[in-house]
Amino acid sequence: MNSCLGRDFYSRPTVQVARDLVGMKVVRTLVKDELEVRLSGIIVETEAYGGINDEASHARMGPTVRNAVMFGEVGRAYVYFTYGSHFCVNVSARSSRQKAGAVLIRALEPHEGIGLMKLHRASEELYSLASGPGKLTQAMEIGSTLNGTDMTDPASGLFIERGASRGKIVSTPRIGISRATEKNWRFVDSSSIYVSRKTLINVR
DNA sequence: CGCTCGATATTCT
DNA sequence: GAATATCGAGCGA
Repeated sequence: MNSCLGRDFYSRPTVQVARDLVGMKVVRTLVKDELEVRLSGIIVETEAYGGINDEASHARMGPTVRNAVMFGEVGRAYVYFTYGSHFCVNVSARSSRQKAGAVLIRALEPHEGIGLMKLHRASEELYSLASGPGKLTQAMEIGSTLNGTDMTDPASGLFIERGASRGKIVSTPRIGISRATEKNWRFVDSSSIYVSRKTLINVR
């Protein structure tokens, strides 16, 4: 049985996909010393980003070389470099009525390959492995070479599987943005200790 | 603990 | 020139 999320899952309104991704499992497969290694974590925090109507989105100015994935086929990885030293990973998702959209993966509860994640992050502390968008890309070895990767294909090395369980999901304003702060498009599993920030403004 | 601030490269104005 | 979907060191309580 293949539990990898397919194109249909991502062909829905971005905000709905963002909410539904909480509790799913991100899987990264790497080959180390000719052996396949599986790194994975349960998604505990996401954010939705839209198109021209979302003032906080990279896609607000229309298609560019950088944000092209947000306008392309859904289910692909949008990886970008920010603040001079960090990568962030999104998966493109939108309904047929939207022109662009993607879901930022903001935090994971480490699951498989924790030893290797500790090496990548140079830390032994479980909480610091993937409790933030820049941290989780470093832990899972996600960089610009994965931009545009098809995340509905397990052979690509980066995909998302159905999870088993999740706690209560709350929505809040998005983190680290200065525009469109009125939109509650951040979704977190309020029962998880692995979210990027513990001070939550509970909404809904 | 919690808060402030500097680093650092790409993109936007 | 300014801003940025961030992180971690350094500080004080």
